[in-house]
Amino acid sequence: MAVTIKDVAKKAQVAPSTVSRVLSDHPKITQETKEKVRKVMEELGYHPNLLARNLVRQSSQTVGIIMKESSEHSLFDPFFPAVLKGMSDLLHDREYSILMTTGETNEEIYQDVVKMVQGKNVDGLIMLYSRDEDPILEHLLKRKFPFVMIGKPATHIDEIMYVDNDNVKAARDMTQYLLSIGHKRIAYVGGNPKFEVHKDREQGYREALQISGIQETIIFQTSATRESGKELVDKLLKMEKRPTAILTTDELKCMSILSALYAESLRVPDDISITTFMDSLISELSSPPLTTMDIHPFQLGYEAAKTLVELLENPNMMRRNILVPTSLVKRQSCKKLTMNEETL
Amino acid sequence: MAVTIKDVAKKAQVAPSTVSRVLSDHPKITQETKEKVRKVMEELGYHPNLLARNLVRQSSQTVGIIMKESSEHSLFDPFFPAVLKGMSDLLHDREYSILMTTGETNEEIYQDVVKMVQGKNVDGLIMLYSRDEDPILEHLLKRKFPFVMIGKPATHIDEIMYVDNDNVKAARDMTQYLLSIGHKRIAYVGGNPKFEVHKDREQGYREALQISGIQETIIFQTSATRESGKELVDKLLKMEKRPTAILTTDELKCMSILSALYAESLRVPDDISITTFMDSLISELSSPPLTTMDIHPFQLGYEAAKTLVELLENPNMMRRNILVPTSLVKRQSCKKLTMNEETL
DNA sequence: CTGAAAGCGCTTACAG
DNA sequence: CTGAAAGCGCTTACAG
Repeated sequence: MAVTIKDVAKKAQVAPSTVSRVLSDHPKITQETKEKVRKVMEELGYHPNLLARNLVRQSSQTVGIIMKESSEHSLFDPFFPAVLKGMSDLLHDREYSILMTTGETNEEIYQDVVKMVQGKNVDGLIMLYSRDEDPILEHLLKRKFPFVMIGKPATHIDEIMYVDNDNVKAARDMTQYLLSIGHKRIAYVGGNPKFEVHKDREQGYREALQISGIQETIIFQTSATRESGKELVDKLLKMEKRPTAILTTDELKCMSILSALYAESLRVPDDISITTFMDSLISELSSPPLTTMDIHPFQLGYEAAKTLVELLENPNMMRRNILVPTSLVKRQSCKKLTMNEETL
Repeated sequence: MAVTIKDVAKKAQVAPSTVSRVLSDHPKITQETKEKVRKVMEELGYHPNLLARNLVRQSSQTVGIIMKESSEHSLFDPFFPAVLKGMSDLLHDREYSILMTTGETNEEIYQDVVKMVQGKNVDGLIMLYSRDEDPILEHLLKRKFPFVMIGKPATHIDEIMYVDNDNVKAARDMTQYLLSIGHKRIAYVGGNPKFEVHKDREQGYREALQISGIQETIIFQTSATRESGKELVDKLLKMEKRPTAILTTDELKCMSILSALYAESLRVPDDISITTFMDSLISELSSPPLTTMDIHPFQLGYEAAKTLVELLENPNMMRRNILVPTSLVKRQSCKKLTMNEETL
């Protein structure tokens, strides 16, 4: 059996309650007593049993992380580890632990969340995504359980605290950058619009074209596999007027397209320009290095965790949402078109 | 206040102990009683408080994951999410939760572990790495705390259950593959030998050369950044007899070198062949697609979690270590040398 | 088959 | 400044 507060109390000749107070550094305990008790704790190798503490405090000092339904693709997307790192750094400082959902399907994840929430296993939650018709979201709102979302809520936007990029602006900025260097036929390659982030970026793309008076939108939706990269490039090659630039929304998709382009002997950026979102090592180490919109995933995670912890410590805090600015990182995957090329 | 077992008991007109037995589906409770109680649980929206259950059971049904000291590099290495996924799948099936260390430095991670272990916050641990002189390892061994290591223990190998690839063989196989297609000057680019995995792979490389009677080893150690890739390639270019193949040990390092090679207008595989370890989307989507040694990270995580859970459920189980086979995935980053080229 | 009681290891009003 | 006592919400021998 492990050593408990009682063992310490007995050996130090004080009451268990005193030991408990020493543990929390209660101001009214004399320095003398504290030292005596601490010495005994040291000798006995005492460590508080957190399970017991959690029960009486009705709190677990733990934050749960709700992952997105997994797919081959999302698994390797560098977004996840970067966000996780941001959350982890803040939570470590504030002495919270991290518990993760382990479910694979949406239904399993829902069950994980119910168990965490009702079982009091976590004090609050961070949702790593925002999507349409999410039973998890409904469940949390109904129970008024504290949580913060990374991404823009699809519904109940006035009741949810969230941390996000301005994805409409980010995609608009990126599109306008391509326009500014002479591109007029720009294709957009995004993800499933059931996720808000993809809806937003597609809209940003549209807005930029509209502002510039360009009618033609070229929109694709692919996954990050060798095959879909190839399919997409096949489609591009069959177009009578091929786009001169491709705006992709994640690094792996971008790699898959890059790879298919090379297979068809198209050069980047000479024959076609390409951009992406996120700025992990992938963009930096790619050949050519990728022009990308850095969404600062570390900061997204950090701010989300910070907001949640503040909410937990002060349940009446004023609601606030945080927008993490994005920044355009120009590298070598985009080429400025000459007058000649523009009109080709 | 949440609804407790007492509320259910009162409304169902049974004792709290009966409710508890219904919860665990105790065989001696009549079907009738079970149904009555379950109906009330439903009506009241009852969910067991896991904190209380954990306390009395002296177990948390939680597995802790000890991460490696973080670095920019390891953060984006696809190894981590893949291993995590494997563990997560198994742990979900067995109804265990996952708690992660959040510390950044070795010292912080050590504190995280002590807290998890002494605080009874986890029933067992999985170490995601193996390294020299690890105080965490010593601590766990001293306390006889159940854990499984991913990687080969540097010390105490007979007391530790571990799951690993045969990294010596994996690197030897890869080197021999390169030899078999005519390469004789092969450079090895690995990581810090304080980690066992890197020691093993370097040894495998040496062994293969030795077996083939090749004296000259060319060994580098770099990190996965643009700069170190460039530095490495600069060194290669300055060699009087440049290697015809490079064996790298992770995908990001490989990308960084690939990128530096292209910058120097060296073509892969025409001018130089290159291989890596791991087979994430990065290898598949790279241009050219990378010949790689698949270490099956998902399975490493899955088997580690499985071993740990079995150990927790049967503390007297026979010790066993698991070696997950590696498999060579041939893609387009290696070229067979002609007789001519071999003797160049 | 079910209930009353003790207990898991803490914390925290309430006394003094 | 410190102690005795109650209680957090469960589980589980022990009775009957």
